[in-house]
Amino acid sequence: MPYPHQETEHKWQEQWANGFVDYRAGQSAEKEKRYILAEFPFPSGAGLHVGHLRSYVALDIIARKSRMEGYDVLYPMGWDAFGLPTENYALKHGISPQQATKENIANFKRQLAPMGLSFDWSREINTTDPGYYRWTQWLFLQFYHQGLAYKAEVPVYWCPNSQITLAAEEVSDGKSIQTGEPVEKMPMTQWMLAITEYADRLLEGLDEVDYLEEIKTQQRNWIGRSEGARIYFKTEHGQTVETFTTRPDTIYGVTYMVLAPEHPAVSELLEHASNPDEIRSYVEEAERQTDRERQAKTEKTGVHIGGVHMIHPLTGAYLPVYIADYVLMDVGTGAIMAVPAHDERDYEFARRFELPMETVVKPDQGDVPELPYPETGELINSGDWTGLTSAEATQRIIEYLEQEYLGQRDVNYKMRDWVFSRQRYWGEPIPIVYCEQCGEVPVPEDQLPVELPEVEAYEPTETGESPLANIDRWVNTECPECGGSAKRETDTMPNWAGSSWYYLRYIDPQNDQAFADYDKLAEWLPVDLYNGGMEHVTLHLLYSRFWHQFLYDLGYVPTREPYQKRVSHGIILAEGGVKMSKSKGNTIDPMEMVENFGADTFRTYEMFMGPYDEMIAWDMNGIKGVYRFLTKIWHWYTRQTEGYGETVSDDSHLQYSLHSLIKKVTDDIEAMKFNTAVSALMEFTNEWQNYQLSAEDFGAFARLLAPFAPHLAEELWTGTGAQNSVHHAEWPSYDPDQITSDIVTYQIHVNGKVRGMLEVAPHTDEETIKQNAREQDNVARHLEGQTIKKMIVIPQKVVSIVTE
RNA sequence: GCUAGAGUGGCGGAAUCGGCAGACGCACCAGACUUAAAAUCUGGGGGCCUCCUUAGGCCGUGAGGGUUCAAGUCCCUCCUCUAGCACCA
Repeated sequence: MPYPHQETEHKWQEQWANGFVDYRAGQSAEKEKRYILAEFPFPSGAGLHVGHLRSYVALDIIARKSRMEGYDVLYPMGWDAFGLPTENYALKHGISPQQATKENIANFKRQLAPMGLSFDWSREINTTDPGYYRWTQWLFLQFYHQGLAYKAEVPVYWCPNSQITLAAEEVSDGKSIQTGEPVEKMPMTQWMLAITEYADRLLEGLDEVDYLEEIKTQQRNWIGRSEGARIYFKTEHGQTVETFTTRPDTIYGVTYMVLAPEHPAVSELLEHASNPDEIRSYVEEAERQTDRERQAKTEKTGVHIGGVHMIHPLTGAYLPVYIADYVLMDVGTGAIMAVPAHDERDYEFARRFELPMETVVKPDQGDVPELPYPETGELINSGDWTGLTSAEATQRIIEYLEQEYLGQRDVNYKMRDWVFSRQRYWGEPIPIVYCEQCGEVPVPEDQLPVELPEVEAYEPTETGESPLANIDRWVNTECPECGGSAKRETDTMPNWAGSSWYYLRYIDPQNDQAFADYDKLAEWLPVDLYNGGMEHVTLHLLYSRFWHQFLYDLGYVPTREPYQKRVSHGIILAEGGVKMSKSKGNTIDPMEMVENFGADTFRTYEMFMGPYDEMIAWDMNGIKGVYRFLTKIWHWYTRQTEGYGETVSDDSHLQYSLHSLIKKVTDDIEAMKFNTAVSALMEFTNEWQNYQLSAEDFGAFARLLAPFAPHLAEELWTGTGAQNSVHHAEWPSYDPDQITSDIVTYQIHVNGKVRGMLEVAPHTDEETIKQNAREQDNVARHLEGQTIKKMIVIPQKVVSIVTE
């Protein structure tokens, strides 16, 4: 007989809704706080999928256990609802984005409801709610007032298909991450946020938080800090070009110079060039090509600037100058000093253009290396610096350059400022107006929010302008300063804006005086545990750390970092290990699983299927196995209440099992090793399901089960006599005395192989152990005819015998 | 190419410190129940060998070498996979 999951779960869902449980945070001043946060979902038209639930269930388990342990737990949920996909979904279905969002959220909530998740719904937030985005706009104004939000003409990624600009982070391999459509680079005037100002802070902050190592590494790589020097090179005509290098120690190896085709100095140099037409045609050709096409080239290309030289700042040598597209304008200064002997790219170019090479670094030990040799070592052929190590020479050469005004110490970052404008409708309007008299004017804080107008048409325009530009009654406004006629900024914010600070709003969601009250923030921050997708590590996670650090500098938040610990769940694949997708028809519908097996089975299976942070394939037989497990518990419970079942003859053995289980489940949940916690619960069930346990012992088991299978555990707990909810019960604690055994088992090795086991009392002396070990039947047989060379006793563990 | 992580039965995986490899679950096999099937229950469940068979032996954690009384775990070389970055000066 399978267990009646539907009946049980419906019953408890109803009781809980009627107030049998209360998961609201902040109801106790004296309890210690714990803030547990799952990334809020984007409420897509596709509805909830099994991957969302893997993380919500995992954190729900931690939240439930924490509450039972006496913490005041904040475990909230909300909606990250702005963004392109909703707009596209709405266009397709002929409804407004507002309507689409409303419907999708209702659908998500309906699907979340039966899952037994202990969210504090009284703090629900929605980024598209004017009461919320009022504060997103307010935060933007703080950046603006500090000079960190600015307008600039920058090369941006333009997606012609969706007609939207994208940030560098949203583009991969020449395609939009979100839609997979090809993008082009073009210059546009955009709002920018100066995240590069915080590059070092974002790096340093990583040392004080507990993120998965790979997350820290990814953020560090993304920020891409490299130290080196900016070195000035002059032409014989007196023009200066700055280069950046991480290897000042190789400066004596410079044999030519290269500028990016887009370098502003190119036109100037052209005046002195003997071959201007050739240069112009190369530059034009390069500008026509996309980044991808340039990178796809198998051979390096370039053009020599005839008749122009640059003078080596230390040797005075005349260096030929080239323009080549392997030098990129947006890296460093867009110009390099080429050291073909010690750089692979320069080497390749020099080979092709038959340029000289000068070897100036050799390995610490050994001779002049085969070229190119990009490692560091000892300097040779480098004037006064010959003989120094690369590290020493780097420092001394930079000092010399600074002293002679030939260059300076410099740091370069891979990270760029954040392109913050989007030319679409469904986003927060940027709160700026343009006045004919006063110019650019920020909207005063008391006039926020600048609400999105409700409109009929919100399709993107072909000009690249925001659809808001067509709405005259909204665009035309009056200047907050002079009252004259003015026009609103029609760009909206990217969907990363609302999610950059939402964890702050959960702490004080109703506040209409501030984004959140400082004292409340001080109570809850930082977020103790934050879970979200790996794909957000260089986007959302970095952006939101940046906003938080900025707010910390202004004194609006009490901690330097927003999130103390960040973890990530592995994605769930379809059966057979392939990606789940609608088009392949291999998706797993969580609602169907709940219908057939119950939420408790679904939850427990998602935790049991494998290590939490690893990618794993769904297995229909696996979920059936978990259903069998819960069925076993149900039958055990039935026997328990009806009073039949074997009597426990050895209570100390039961106590040993139970207390070991308490320890195991407690430790494993804390370490997020849910799969082994479930297997421990299974082992205990297998061993004791036929026995009649005391209400106390059975109740302890029910409480350990409660975070995983909240409905069934509630039935077990209340059905065996408790009056309150299991979810308000106290988490069981284990007694260390119960899990220390009064027998110690030694393995006996002979020449490295296990030949027997020996059970002795804990404090047996070594001689007795050795004696007993040798006398074991199987051990004695292996020792027959051998001379014992040595015998090692490792306390509590091993007796190791080695023969001649 | 660089950076980080991983490689264990037919499958998902387990194994704080180096100390009985394969917990738990699935697939599968046998038995019970059934007219039969499903469901359920009981037993088996890495490979090979041996009548020491409620036992014993050999092999076995991607490949090869090393350290150690003892290696899935530590060290070296190599291979493969996953993720991120990638002409980053």
